[in-house]
Amino acid sequence: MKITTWNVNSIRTRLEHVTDWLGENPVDVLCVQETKVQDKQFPEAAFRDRNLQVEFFGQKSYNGVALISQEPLTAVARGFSAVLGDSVSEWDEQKRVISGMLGDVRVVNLYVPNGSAIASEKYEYKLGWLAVLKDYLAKLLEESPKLCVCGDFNIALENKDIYKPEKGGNHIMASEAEREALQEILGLGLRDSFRKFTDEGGHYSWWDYRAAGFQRNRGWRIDHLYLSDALYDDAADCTIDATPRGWEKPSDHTPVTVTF
DNA sequence: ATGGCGTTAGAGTAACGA
Repeated sequence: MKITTWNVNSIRTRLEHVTDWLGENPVDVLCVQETKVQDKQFPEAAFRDRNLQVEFFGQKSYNGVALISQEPLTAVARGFSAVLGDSVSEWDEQKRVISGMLGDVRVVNLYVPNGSAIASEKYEYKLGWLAVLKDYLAKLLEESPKLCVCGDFNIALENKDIYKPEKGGNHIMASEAEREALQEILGLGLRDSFRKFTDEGGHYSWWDYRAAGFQRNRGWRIDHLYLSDALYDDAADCTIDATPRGWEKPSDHTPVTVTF
């Protein structure tokens, strides 16, 4: 099975990139983030016409996630409250979570809040959101031991995942509190599939549009595919495909794929 | 140090991203 995560920064603007890439890379499930479109305006036909299945959970202008798959997914769950109940429904006002099952594998697609600046209101929201995410994944793990949790995490766990690590320590996406929150989640029994295959730094999934970030390879590795133990043992490959980042009018993120 | 670029909404700028 191949599962890909890709923050596309608007599904409508990036529609050709996504369909072209999928044509060349027919992965089982493509998890996209920042679709930036309401459900009624989602470009569903472009996928249906290519015999692809699509499940989406979006809002106007901001956020939004979708699952694009070769085969229909089952038990699709939109938002935290589909799993944890109405007590967490306020955390679903921003559309950042969708999940579905392919066979006995549950795929979770996340768009973790950016956090803006350390100590800002948005930063506190990010930390609060990650606490809810932990409860959500704990519940899903009880139900489905084969879990693939992927998405744009907006967190680099290690300094070697950042082009300029000396800036990493107290930077948004690299602060202690963010890293601790993510480590707590991984403590449930999830492991970074990318790190099964290399310890090297210098591998990135996002490059800033500004200051020629991609041309100068000034990037961050913030898009992750975490696997529960049952799947991690079977992981055969995890690769970052930087090609689409070099296309005309690209997303600032590029696809990352795990094979197990 | 700061800002740099791109998208959406909607009509000039503002919010947001990371």
